[in-house]
Amino acid sequence: MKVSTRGDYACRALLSLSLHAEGSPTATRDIAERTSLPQPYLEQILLALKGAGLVISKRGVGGGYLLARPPEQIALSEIVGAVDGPIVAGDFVEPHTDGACDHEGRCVLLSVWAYVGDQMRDLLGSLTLADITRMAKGEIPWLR
Amino acid sequence: MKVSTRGDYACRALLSLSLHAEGSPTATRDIAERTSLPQPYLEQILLALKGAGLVISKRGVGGGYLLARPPEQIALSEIVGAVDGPIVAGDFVEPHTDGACDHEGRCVLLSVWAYVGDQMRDLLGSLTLADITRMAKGEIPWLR
DNA sequence: AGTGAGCCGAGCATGACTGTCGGGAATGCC
DNA sequence: GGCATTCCCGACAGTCATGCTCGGCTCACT
Repeated sequence: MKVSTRGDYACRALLSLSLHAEGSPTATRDIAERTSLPQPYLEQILLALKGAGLVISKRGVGGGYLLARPPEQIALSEIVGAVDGPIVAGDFVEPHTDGACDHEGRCVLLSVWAYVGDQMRDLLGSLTLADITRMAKGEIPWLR
Repeated sequence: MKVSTRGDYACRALLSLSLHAEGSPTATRDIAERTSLPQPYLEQILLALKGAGLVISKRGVGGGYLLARPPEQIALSEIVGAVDGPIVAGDFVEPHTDGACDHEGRCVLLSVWAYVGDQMRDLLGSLTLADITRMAKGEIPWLR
């Protein structure tokens, strides 16, 4: 019932990109130094984020990563979904709504977990990279 | 980012108790049969639920488990909290609000995960065993 | 006493998570 | 063309949580 460190790291990395956005790419090494995350691990994460279309990469000297979209259009749900797989609560099995549940209470609980997963997705979907960037800058107060 | 099977099993077990509440205790074996959960595993779970004060047990012949409170007063958050540990999103480290974050963006994200955890707890806290019992009986529609 | 039940600790297999490592391939600079 | 830089990618290893079993003890009632 928690986001993995990968999800956390991914958000930190993208936040770093957002904070130091200057048009030119940022190398993994620089991101790793700024966030003090293990560089090889971060590489994997950025690769996954690239696969999800959240960042674009540039190879060779002076290469690195750039946000693929403005921070306002990147939700936290996308970030953690990209590196941690889909956001769900409970193993996702389609509850058979045809009436007959084989085991007592099975389907009811499945529907509950599905609902909870939806709420989680909505919540994380309502928070954008731009939001947490402004929080990091101190422009708006932190949550709670 | 999901409820473990323990949490799911615990809810199924308590739901079973709630569905067949007749004043007399229900043995683990009966619960296991009705829910088709592995009995020895279920034993552990019920033990944890007892430790959390959600059920009471009776030993000896004709013994078993009973809900410690009416279903209206048992929230899902308590159940999964009892068997899965506290409901949090992300490793819970107190963000030091004294201004200086050692690593870029660390504390902002920590506060976000703390907030998300709170929302999860609220959501699961608003669903009671009585609610899902009524769902299982078909008296009220399932969520989504 | 004896039987049926909860109680409890140990253990175990599998898989996920969190990284590391080494090398290959693209890009740009001299 | 050579070379440094950087992304790309696959393999692998250590640690830990999860899911579950087993055996024996203790308690309660008949």
